[in-house]
Amino acid sequence: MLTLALIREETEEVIRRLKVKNFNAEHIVSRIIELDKNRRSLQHLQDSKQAELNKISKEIGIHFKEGRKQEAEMLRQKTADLKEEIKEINQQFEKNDMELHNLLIQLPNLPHPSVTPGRGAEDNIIVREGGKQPELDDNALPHWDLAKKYDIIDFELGNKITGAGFPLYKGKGAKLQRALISFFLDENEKAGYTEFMPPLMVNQDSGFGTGQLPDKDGQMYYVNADNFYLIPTAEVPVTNIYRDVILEADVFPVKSTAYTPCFRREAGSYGKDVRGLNRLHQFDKVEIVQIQHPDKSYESLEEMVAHVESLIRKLELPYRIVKLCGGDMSFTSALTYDFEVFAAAQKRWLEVSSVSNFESFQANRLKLRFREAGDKKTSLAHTLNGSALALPRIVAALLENNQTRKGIILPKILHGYTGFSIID
RNA sequence: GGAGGAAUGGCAGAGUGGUCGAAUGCGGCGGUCUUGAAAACCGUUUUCCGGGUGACUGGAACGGGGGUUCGAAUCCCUCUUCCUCCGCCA
Repeated sequence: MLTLALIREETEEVIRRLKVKNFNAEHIVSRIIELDKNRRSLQHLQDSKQAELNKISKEIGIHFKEGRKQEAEMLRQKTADLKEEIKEINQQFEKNDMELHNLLIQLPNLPHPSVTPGRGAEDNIIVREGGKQPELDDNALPHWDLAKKYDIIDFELGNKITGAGFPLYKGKGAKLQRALISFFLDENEKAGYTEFMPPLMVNQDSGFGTGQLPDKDGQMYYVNADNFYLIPTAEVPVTNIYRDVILEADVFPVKSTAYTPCFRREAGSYGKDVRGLNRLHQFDKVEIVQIQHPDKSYESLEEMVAHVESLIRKLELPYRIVKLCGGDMSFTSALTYDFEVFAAAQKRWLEVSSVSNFESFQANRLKLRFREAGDKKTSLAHTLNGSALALPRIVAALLENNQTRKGIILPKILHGYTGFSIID
């Protein structure tokens, strides 16, 4: 959520920059400014009426205490109109405020000035590539066939137990999941992130805090009986640790990591995008989250990008880093780098991580603030997060790229975690 | 799941209808004293929304929401959370 102060003071700039995200904000913004003006004059009116009422109430109290019943009674009659007026003004105020809030949450985050305009994925900018694409035979198998051949992931059984998009990992397949999770968590911890194991369901306030609600309502699984949402990413519970919190500036950067399963309804997805592990309803991911001083959040973003890159390099996978254009960026993000690995049998780039700076957009929803040492006033902190990493597509690439006649040879770094070096 | 009790500032804890944003203690910050520190003493100490260049000033908040009242931390309803007892249970 953008702050009112920003919209009020930098109106043209806000509209201009939202255009980079292909969002025409002119109407909403001008209405917001109108409602904001309205809000302040209504509040002023309400405050002064309330002050009057408070004053009279105090006088009545004094009269009663000193036994002047008649005077008290006279004053009491005076309050009726005043109360009615306040009630009416308050209703207007609340109506005004609701409309204001509803408009405010419709505005996406401003893209960073360096973000280029564009329609979608085709306009993203490749920042750099790394690793080596393997040369596979023509009869190389996509990972879903390999999973079957080596009996490590059973999609049909997952289907039977739950439904499409809920794979059943088995034997070395299951162990590989556990190994990757441990590997990622260990690496993140070495990079200074504190490990958390958060709840997998969140309430409405948390969903709102990180921006999933209300706009991505339909993308989350919802537990009706208790009004909970299954988390689509660990970002939600981990970032919400700091909802309604005021930090002292010397704690920055706050670095957290967590492994969780992630649940996504993925309504509207279809086709070859969803084959095998490419797109799932339940998948495993290790997430990193940072809370940082506004002056340093872009340093943190670069640091996170370098860290994620190091993980992929250790897994010896061919990858590229993509800077998203305005049109491909999420609602909440100011700047996003996507990481893609090359799955050599599918001959496709698969997104395995998305590292973003949300600046104060989430913090404003979360009421996550900080105070400079010795300062009295608070300001909004910046939040960032990224996958480090999401498992399924990493597994897809590992299986496809490392297939040999003998079996699938795992990168050395994982051997200590899996206890085996080949899936055969 | 059933029965009872509770929720107040960073923490502890008073306050049961009126000048209460809230006693007191601890902690924090500033000062006096001291070569320095401790102790002692003095002062200060929540957040949000407004008005004013500013001194300053209006309003809101005692778990959340609603109600009664001229007036609510205090009374009523409701939700949430915690504690005690019982039941069930990995």
